[in-house]
Amino acid sequence: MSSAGRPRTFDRDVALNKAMLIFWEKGYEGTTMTDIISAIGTKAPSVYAAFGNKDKLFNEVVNLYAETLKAGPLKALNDHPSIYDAIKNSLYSNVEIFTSQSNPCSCLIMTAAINCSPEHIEHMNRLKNLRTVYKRVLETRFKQAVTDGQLISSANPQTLAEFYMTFVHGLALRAKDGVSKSELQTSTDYALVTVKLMLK
Amino acid sequence: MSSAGRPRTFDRDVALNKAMLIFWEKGYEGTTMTDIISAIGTKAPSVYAAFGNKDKLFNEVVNLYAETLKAGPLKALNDHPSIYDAIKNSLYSNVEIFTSQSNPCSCLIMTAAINCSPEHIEHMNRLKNLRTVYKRVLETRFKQAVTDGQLISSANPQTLAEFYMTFVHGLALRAKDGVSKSELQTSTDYALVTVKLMLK
DNA sequence: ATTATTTGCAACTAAATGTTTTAAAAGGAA
DNA sequence: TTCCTTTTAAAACATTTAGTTGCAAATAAT
Repeated sequence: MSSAGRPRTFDRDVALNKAMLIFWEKGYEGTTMTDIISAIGTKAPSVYAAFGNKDKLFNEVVNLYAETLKAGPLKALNDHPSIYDAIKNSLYSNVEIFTSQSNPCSCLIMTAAINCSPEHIEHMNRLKNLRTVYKRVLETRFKQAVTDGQLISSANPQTLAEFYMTFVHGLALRAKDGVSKSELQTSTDYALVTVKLMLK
Repeated sequence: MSSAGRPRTFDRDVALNKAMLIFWEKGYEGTTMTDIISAIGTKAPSVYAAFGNKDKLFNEVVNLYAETLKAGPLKALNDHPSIYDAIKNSLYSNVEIFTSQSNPCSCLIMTAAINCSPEHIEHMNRLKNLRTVYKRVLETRFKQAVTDGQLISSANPQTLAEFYMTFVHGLALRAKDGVSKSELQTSTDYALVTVKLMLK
């Protein structure tokens, strides 16, 4: 699109990543453009020229974050033929992300827009939709396991998906409270009992 | 303290309750004093005279909310001699509160100050402390059950407490997403499997 | 070198928010 | 009644926020 003209002094992808980390930690409304601008190390008009406005920037950030989940917990779900391994690895992958040293201890999609004023409800809805997508993926995976004959026929994919959704949401909040990786893993092992009991 | 002078036109306790419901739904920073003032139906100086400022009002609200938990989930923990009944009733009590028609669908202590700007970190810390208190109560109850000989001796009160903390946090977020009472109860039944397996 | 284009910066705008001021109104006590 | 205290209402204040403007500086293509 732009070849001529003065080149910008910051890298757009690097800047987007910095913005993501701030939104991840402080949420949509907890983050100010001043936070982001000073993290990028430039001035307001440059950021607005590169990303439009706060809303659009957040949307880009959410897309970027979603890739993290796709490459981790969601991929894990379908990478293991055994339903138990799939769920276990997916949950452990969430724990890895939520407690990684290289990013804030929580889940952006679950915690970045919990208490939004009415004027930003669009973001709450967007994140809620992504959570629903996650639940659908879980549900589909459980259905598959029933079809595969890995789970007892009375196993209910919908309620199992909802149970693990609840658990993962809990992991996100506990991680935000500073609970350690090993503690979250232990809790995860307890949660895995539920699916284990439904294995054939 | 005050007997002479013009009497105020609103009831302080009723006003505090209205403020609680708003903070409960929108969180500390998501709530504006304008929200609260118009809900009470008076003008700013009256509210400031009655409650001091936003911080002090929120602190009072948190105290009031904490009574809700003490009378429900925390009381349930110690009202049942059987550990299974105690945990089950406590979790169900949480579900009742989180999905009640007469208040917002969530837990104020878990969701009202998740993404606070640095200047309001005191509230994050206060709520975090209350969450820690909740965990201690759970832990103590599990210890008691081990002492009572209700749980196998290898049962670990700390990690069990942390597991159910995680699950309750998840319930709060799922309730906020609009998940129904019966769905949360079904998830709760799954979560109860963990303690059930540790019964003697 | 010139030109078209885009960036970067300082300062500014406009709206919202928590809080206070000012003065009028309302009741209890003397 | 007369005083004294307190509440109320309207308006103003200080600060913070997202976003903009105008201009100078920097670069690629001509």
